Amino acid sequence: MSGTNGSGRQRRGRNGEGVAESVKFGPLALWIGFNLRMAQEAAFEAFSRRSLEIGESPGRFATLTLIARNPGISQTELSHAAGRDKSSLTPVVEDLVRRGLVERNRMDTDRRAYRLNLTAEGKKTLTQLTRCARRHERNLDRIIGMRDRKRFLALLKKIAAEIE
Amino acid sequence: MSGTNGSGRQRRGRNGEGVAESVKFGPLALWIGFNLRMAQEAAFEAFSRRSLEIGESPGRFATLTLIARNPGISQTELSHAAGRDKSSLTPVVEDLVRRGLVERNRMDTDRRAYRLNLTAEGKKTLTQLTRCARRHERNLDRIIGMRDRKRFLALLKKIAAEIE
DNA sequence: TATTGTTATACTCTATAACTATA
DNA sequence: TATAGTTATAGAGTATAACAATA
Repeated sequence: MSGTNGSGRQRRGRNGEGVAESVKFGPLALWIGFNLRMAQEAAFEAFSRRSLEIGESPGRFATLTLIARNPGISQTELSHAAGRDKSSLTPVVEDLVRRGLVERNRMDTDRRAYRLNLTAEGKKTLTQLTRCARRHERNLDRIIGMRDRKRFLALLKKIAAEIE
Repeated sequence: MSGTNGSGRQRRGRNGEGVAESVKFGPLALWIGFNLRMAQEAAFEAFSRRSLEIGESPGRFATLTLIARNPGISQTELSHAAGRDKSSLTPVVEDLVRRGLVERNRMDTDRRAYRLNLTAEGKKTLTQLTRCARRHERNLDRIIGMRDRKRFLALLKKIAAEIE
């Protein structure tokens, strides 16, 4: 979830085309790291726009999905899955509970922890967000092409798993 | 520059492996958008660590490179190239000037604007950062493999250029 | 009037550290 | 002592709007 913010970013200047007076990107243009970032930012922004159309922040999508797929997950487990500190999740969960999308129940076995679950409302919202995400994915699939999709996805996973 | 922040992120939970009790990622695991993000965050974090070793924030790299490659560029042009609002660049440039990496000179032709250039010190710092970036790139190249590199890079550019 | 860069302000996402209430 | 979650606080990066100087 998140990382890059969620507010309205303006269109960014890809490789010089369209940008005032053809700015030179030098070696940046050839580097995986730089282009990975540009691609991610552009994609995130596009998804962000779609989410905002249904009044949701894009960052909520991953959180809701993780709760939906792991009913009764604790906040600490959730924070590990999302790769964030538990304290970062407090306001997020609080917001979801306040808006009636997620319910929290103390565990019987460990009264310190909560079980998180989606409410009916939360499931409805997740369905809508999933629809957004699917349209977004179709768009990405179209750009990548089905011939390369599998390989491309595998490489993204490989980077996340093996970097450093 | 930036997008995702630059401070010390903890290790994120890739696809469930290593994460407490195998959290299920559901459809997320199959989606380009999600994996693009995970890959970018992991890669950025790795580069961030390398930059921090030489006492620089990772975000400065793109800024310094853009100035180096476009000597005398104005702040507004720079902000367009970086895809950020001009006001976002004020504190960045200010920091670079304060630390003696960048010099600013009023343009003769337009007394409102500044020409930005690297100082000798700035060039030295950029050289160091470039060295970090190259090591980082070699790491990414190793992960991706030279057979797929070109195609992978092309697809990243295509996403940035064509998304929505 | 329009543009360059600054200032004031605010927002999002994130982290660390200290705290509480349990365990 | 250790862990789950909260609170307090901070920081990076970004944006919008209003402004002064200049065009």
